Amino acid sequence: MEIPAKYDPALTEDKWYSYWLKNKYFHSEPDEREPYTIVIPPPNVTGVLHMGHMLNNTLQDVLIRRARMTGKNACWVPGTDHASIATEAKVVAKLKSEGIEKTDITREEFLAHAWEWKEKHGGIILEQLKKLGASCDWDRTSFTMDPELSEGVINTFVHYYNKGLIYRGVRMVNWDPEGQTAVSDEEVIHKETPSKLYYIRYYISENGKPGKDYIVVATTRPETIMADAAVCIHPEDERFASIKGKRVLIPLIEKEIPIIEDSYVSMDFGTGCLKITPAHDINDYEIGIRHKLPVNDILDKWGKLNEKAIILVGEDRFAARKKIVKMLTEGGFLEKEEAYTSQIGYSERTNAVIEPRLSLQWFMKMGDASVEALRYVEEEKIKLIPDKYRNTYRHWMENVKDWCISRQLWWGQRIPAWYLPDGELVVAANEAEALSLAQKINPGLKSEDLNQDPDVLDTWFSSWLWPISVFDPSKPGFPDKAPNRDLAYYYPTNDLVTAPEILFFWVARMIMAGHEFCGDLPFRNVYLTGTVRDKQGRKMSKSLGNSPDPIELMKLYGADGVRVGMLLCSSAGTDVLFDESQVEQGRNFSNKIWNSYRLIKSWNADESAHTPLRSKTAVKWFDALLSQSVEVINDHFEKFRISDALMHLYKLFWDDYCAWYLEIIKPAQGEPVDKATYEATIQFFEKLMKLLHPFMPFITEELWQNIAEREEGESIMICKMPAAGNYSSEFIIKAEQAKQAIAGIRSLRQAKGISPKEPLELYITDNAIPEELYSFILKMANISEIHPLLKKPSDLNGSSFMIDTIELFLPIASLINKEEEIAKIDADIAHLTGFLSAVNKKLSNEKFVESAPKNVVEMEFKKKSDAETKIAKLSAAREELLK
RNA sequence: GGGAGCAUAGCUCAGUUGGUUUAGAGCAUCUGCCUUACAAGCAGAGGGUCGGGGGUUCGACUCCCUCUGCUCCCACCA
Repeated sequence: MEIPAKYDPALTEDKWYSYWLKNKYFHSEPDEREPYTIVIPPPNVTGVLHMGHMLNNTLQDVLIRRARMTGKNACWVPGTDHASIATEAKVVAKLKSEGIEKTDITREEFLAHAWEWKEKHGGIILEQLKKLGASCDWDRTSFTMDPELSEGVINTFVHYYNKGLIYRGVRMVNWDPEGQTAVSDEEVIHKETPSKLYYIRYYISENGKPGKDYIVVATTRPETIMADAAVCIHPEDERFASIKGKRVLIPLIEKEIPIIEDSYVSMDFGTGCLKITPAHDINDYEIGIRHKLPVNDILDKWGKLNEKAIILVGEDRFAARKKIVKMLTEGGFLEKEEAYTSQIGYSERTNAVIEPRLSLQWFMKMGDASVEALRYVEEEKIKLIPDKYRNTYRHWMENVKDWCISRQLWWGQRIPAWYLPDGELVVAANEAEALSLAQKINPGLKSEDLNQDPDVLDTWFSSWLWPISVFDPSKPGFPDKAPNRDLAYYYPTNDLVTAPEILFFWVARMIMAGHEFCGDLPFRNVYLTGTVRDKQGRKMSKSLGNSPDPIELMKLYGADGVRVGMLLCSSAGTDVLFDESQVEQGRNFSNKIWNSYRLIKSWNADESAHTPLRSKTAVKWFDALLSQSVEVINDHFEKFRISDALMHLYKLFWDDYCAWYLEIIKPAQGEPVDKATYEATIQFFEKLMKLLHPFMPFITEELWQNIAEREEGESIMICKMPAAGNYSSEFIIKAEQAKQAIAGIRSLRQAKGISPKEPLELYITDNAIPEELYSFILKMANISEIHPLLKKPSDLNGSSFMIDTIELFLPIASLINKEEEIAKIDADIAHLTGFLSAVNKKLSNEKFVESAPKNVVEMEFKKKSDAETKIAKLSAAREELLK
């Protein structure tokens, strides 16, 4: 049957993926084998696959497939994250497009919409992962808001609350007055905005009345002066020495506030005098805490001035700004105003100017947990790859702040705190327990007297339990509970593949939760991938439109091609500059593999044909090379050098197997291949497919299935990975010399315009290459006869070149230009002489000979003698030419 | 502003406790080939002194200091 000349991934990918699913190869159950476990970093449930996911999940699939083929019980747990902020934003936008405002519907109605959205769009990304070939155990698919997982989250909250580690506190949040919600730092877009800096006089108070002296304060927000709690100067600022300890009056409202000193103020900005408004600026808030200043909040949640402002009550903050400037001018308080550009935060969703606003939030104390989490990494019980991230990790863990775990959203796990009518609160896993706790405080309370906190928990507060809860959702919150069978078997997991950006948000916190609830680390290795960027180094993003659609890419180049393209240029921790040409390279490699298969398939094995020496030697050589490669690849994997492992295989297959091995054993046109060689060739091919399978699952399965008879239910993905046998590395080096000789002859042919079809004779003036390897040279360089000689006969003319200290000589005198030849030799001699003098300089240095290790010194002596031999031979050849 | 990291061929990267023939790979480039598996191919070739400067050492791409440029994380100046 005719095999098409090009590999068509469309004909194989879906076919084999369903075959794998049907045979349940991805599914894992605990057994007596050693487990190898990866939990997927759960993508947003409503997300779509982007290039970062491609890289990340390809790496995980390579690791898991390889583990499966090395006899481990491999389990890759997939799932999705409810991603409160992102998902809620999408649902709000969708409702808005239907004319429904979130503020007009109840929490229950909103959640019904959200779940509907999740059912509709959730899991698209998981379907896309299947296209990539991801061998996840889909029976174990989890969602961070599955009922059992949510229960674990609530129990975790209760656990830490009862331990005294969760508390309520005041914090400044990014308030969006239009969206009527707090937004996270990530959702605030800072834009350079032209504004004005107003210089306002604050008169020194003399018994509560304005004196004649004043100081000038610069501010961009004059409408907040009524909330000022102090005016602040730098303690070492000489200019203000005379007014230290005095008090000033806020203009217009004549409220007396102190002058305080804090080194936060920079003396060279503005007037060196800063107004402190704890309620409306995060830095001022912190200064306020240091100096125990009162907090005076004059803005309501709409961004309008409230009655505490005394003046301009009910005005919007921007309208108030204009009006107060006018009032200050009229009152003679405004010294000057100047144009000023500042970074203003805008809400990503409503584009409203963000208002820093104080609010009550829930926090978790991080102190002790971070010490433990740091220790796992410092003691290398958990390895970060690359390890440069240890520094970053340490720095963060040593400076960790308490974790704000509440979010003013509805989509997520609702905080299990209930408020009593008198303001007291109880925390319990459910309302019934909350009521009974409440009744201990006040026996008369009924359930309708309790009000549950409206906020939900930060998404990370559920995903930090992920490696535990995917196996045993009932474990979080209960350190003393015995683990179930799955958790006992699969936990700790082995490797985690994720992005460095979430090292703290997620990785560190999983370590904390693992330590708290399982008394053990959640994973042993954390492989941190780089960011996928475009050719110009820009982050791939939707708004830039520079991210290709992975699904389209796979259609064009095949899943295997895309996987190879991504992996070839992605060592751990370094960013991937994505370019479609890389994927093209991957596709070309698939095609190369495909065509080698076509060649082998076109041969007939003949039992009666004898085995030529070159084939016998080629089998011996490639067998050795394969064993050596297995060792190299194993080493690469141990060190998580995934792209190096792939590159090694790429070259092994393309160069060594195709360009050398197959060409050497290739019979003359129409001739059969002897049986022994044919079988060895098939075996090599199968081993290569197995080695390549973790990287290129589809094409390797297709060809492995076709190269020999297979039973239904057999698959390459459950085969044993080839192991290294004994081999002679000496022989590999000798074969390398033979290959170099061939390349040298080919190069000479091209330089002299001798067709590859014209046979030549060859003289070798050294017996360093074993005779069996002559057979390679005969075939691959089209040599009719090789004359091994101890010394080049003086009556021969032609061209020579050297491989190590072996001199090779082609008697092609008629084609030789003596002057060119001499010039070439002179250049070589000059190079070698320079090299030799460097070596001699080292060797004549007594300190070197004394202090360098013996083998290094010996190596230098070998360099010296080799260089001298080469120079001697070249000089002799030069003499010959001069005759 | 605080912290971390990077700088090696045109591009993307290796270079594993400083020493294996005066730096390696892939891609790209150039030259010659439609050689009956593959032009998504075959054969061959050229190309860097390792960002600049200083230091330690018998010896530095590799260690230290410094300058320059870039990236990331955190905090963001009224």
